[in-house]
This record gives sequence, structure tokens and C-alpha cells, in this order.
Amino acid sequence: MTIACTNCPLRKFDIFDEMTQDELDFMQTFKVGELVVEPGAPLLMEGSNSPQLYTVLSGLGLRYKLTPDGDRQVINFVFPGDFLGLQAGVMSEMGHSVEATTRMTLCVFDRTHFWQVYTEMPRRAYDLTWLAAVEEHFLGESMVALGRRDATASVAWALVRVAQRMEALNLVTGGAMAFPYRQQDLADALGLSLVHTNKTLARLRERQLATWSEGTLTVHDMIGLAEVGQVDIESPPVRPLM
Amino acid sequence: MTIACTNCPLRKFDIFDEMTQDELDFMQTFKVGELVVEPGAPLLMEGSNSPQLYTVLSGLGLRYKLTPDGDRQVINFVFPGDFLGLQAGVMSEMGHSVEATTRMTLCVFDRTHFWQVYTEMPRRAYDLTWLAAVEEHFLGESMVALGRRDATASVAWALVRVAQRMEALNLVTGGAMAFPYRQQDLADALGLSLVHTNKTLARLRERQLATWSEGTLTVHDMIGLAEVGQVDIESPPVRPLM
DNA sequence: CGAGTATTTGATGCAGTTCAACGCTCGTGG
DNA sequence: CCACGAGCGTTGAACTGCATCAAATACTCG
Repeated sequence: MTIACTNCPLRKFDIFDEMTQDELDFMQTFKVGELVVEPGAPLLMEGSNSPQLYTVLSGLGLRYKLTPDGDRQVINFVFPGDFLGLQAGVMSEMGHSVEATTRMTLCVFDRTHFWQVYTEMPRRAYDLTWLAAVEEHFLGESMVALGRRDATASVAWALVRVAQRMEALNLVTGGAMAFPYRQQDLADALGLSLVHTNKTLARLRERQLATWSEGTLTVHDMIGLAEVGQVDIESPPVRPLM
Repeated sequence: MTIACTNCPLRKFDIFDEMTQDELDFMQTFKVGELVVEPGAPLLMEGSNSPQLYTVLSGLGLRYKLTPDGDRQVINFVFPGDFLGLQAGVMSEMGHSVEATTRMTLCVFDRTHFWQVYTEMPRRAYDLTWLAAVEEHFLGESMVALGRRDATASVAWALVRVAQRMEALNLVTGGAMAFPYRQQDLADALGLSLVHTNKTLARLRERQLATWSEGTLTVHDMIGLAEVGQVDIESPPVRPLM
């Protein structure tokens, strides 16, 4: 027995748009089921044309691209509420791969009905565009981190963004949150080497800004960290939930 | 007197999706007019909420973000056929600024009718999502260039992508095309310093791969250039024209 | 207990930044 | 008509942030 959209555990968070009963019912007709995957499981592959689209109900993942010579660029971290597979839905090819980092629960939609959203529920179609636009917005910010910030600022930026998103999902307790990635993942996200990422994290720790060890990230001084990372302190925008 | 959508000079290029007469008529009802701007003119500002959306009819521009300390990250180059302002249309804030590099002619749409696209012409709404998704796709690729490639590969990648887009617009003659940006623009797009960009371009020139001087880019050896830049040689995907 | 994975730390080298200077072109004003 | 300055491209030299190499520690798990 799967969760009805009406009872979706994510709906209670302020970060997600309200939905009318009509919209909930409509989404329900799309929902094929739920999928639970183990850490490391591939969800979507770059270049593939997945028949399924997902909304993350719980757990964390990674979006990434591999280069011909084996390097990996992490595009971003995947959080609950994220919608996966939009690129495959609209173009018919993913521009990146997605894999689970922790165990994840996913709400599964059938891609063959994708077009119906546009013909039958314009409001939801608008939301899909919105999601793509937010992603574009975020990647623009990431490009600034990669292209124009030094390692310290870059790492600080990433940690702030993560903390903000976690906060919006109520996953932060007294500055601490589960962040079960490897340092290599962060390094690959910021275009840094593992070694330098490690040393940069150590410096942020010494400066009493943030500590990340054993899968737990603790932000000791959000103001200071945001300053180092040149980030505005603001909660993430309210976003649609598919 | 403005150009009717039916006679839009861009439609003849294979890179753009076919449109039905219905769609053309519909777009026509949106079109407010045409705008001609001079080089350097700002078109959209980061953080602003533009009342207008544009399709580029001719000319070239730049999307970019500025950092608090005055650095600039160029997000990408703007070509004819590009749709500007989608982020402002759907969220209500641009994530980056856009300015004209050459004189540009723009087809102007009124943002207040944006929502009508979703209620009245689902096919076009779908195209909007498509545009946002392609942009996301491209930015993912850019992140690989910034994060995981050295300067030589990065520059080669950018030149190949530019050449491919120019080719699709029939703006290439015997490997040569107008490319009226400054080296600083390319440097800001790739997260490199001006000096190093200059030296990297010089090396690509010596290697007989590509020459860019006096506003003209000439690709001497596309195969070789694509190899250095680790790019697949393929024409850009067919895209919707708004 | 040994193999595999992740974090940490030190040492060395280089790709790319920064600084500085020069040449060219073009527009402007005296 | 020439002088001057601004913008852009080019080149050399010195410096440095980060990558790379190497190795030790700590865990987990079969």
C-alpha cells in the first residue's frame, strides 16, 4: 500500500507550494507506486531515456556527469522533494546521471502520461517549468562558485546552501544535520581535489565556522560561514512538489 | 511595421522546431513589438522582474552574474533564437543579467500574458519547459568545463560549442564566423584569467586548430579541436522558437 | 585478521594568477 | 591634423593556490 498524495509527508513543509485537492487528485492518477533503493543504486543514467520520473520522498542522492577520461562532476546534491527525470521527460535524454547516496524512497510517475499534465492541468505544467527554471538558477550560482571563488569560499558556499535546504526540510537540530556524503563528493561538486577539500574543511573547522565529520554537518556560525562563502542568508524559495 | 511571426526570418533554420499556423497565430497575439538595442545595452538585470520577455532575432549578447567583489561569471553567450527572461516569467526574478554585445533585434512579448500560454496552448507551454531543460542541460556541461577541464580543453570546448551553434544558424562560411566578443568575455565564461585565456588561444592557434582575431573566429580543424575539448561533434538539438 | 574504503597530513610541482609593460586602433577635442 | 587617452590584445616574469604524490591512521566488514 502506497502513500496517497493527500497524505504525502512532504506537504507539511513550508518550502513546498500548497496544492488544491484537484491537483492532489490529478497527481494521484499519475502515481505508479513507490520505489525504495539502497545506497549506491543508480536511478537515472546520462543519455538514457527513463520511462519513469521520480519525486524524492526521503533520502539523499547525487546528480553527476562523467567525463570521457573518468573524472566526475557532481552537478548537485539531491534532497527530499526534488523531482528527478525532467530532462528525460521533456527532451528525451538525461544530461546527467542520478544515484542514491543513502537509502531513498521515491514516488514513481509514468513518463508516458507526462504530456497530459500540459493538456489537463496547466497549473502543474507551469510548475514543471518552474522547477526547470529554479534548477537553471541554481546551476548559474554553482558556476560562480566553480569559476570565480577560491576553495575556501566555494566550500563555505556549498555548506551554507546545504544547511539552508536541510533547514527548510526541518532536518536541522541545533545547527547539526545528517550529511552522509563523502568528501570526494563535495570535491567533485566544487571542482577541487579531495586533498584540498579536506584541508579546506579543516580550516573552516579551526575557524569555528562548521564541522563535518562522521556524516554529520554542524554549522557553528552561519553568519560567518555565509560571509566567507559570499552567500545571502535567506531560506530557499518556496517550490512546487510533484 | 514589425515582422509577422509567419515571416519570422529564423523559422527557416533546421535547428528550430516547425510551428503550426495555429501556433504562429497564437504567438502573434503575444508579440508586443520589436526592440533594437545598441552594443552594451542591458536587457535584463539579475534580481529584477522584467515585464518583458524576448526572443533574439539577430545579434549577440551575454548572460552573466556579478559577485559582491566585482568579479563576473559569464553564464553563456546569447545567440539568435534564444529566449530571454524565462526565469523572470516563471519565478519572478532573474538569476542573471543579460546584455547586448552587438546591436541586437529582439522580438518583445508581454509577460502578463505568460500564464495564458499554459491555459491556451499546451504545446507552447511544453516548449517553455523544454527551453528551460535545455538550458539546464547546457549549464551542466559548462560545469564540467569549469570544474574538470584544464584551460586548453576548456577553451577548445567553448569554441566548438560556439561554432556548432553558429553553423546551425548558417553563420559560418568556410570555417569562419563573426565572433565579436572580447577575450575577457571568454575568460569570464570559463573562470580563467584574461592573460591565461590569451595564451591558451595563442597555443590553439599555433597548433592550427582555431584562430580568433579581430572579431572573427576560424576553426581550422574541427576534429582536432573537438578532441582537445572532449566534445562530441554533433549539431545542437532542434529547439523550439518562441 | 586482512582487505577495502574514507579521512588526514606532509612534501613537491605546476597550471594558472597576478603584476607590469608595450603596441595597436580608434574616437575626441584642441 | 595631430595629440591624447581609452579599450583591447599581447607578452614576459614572478608568485601561489591547488593538484599530485605518498603514506599513515582509522573503520567496517567478511
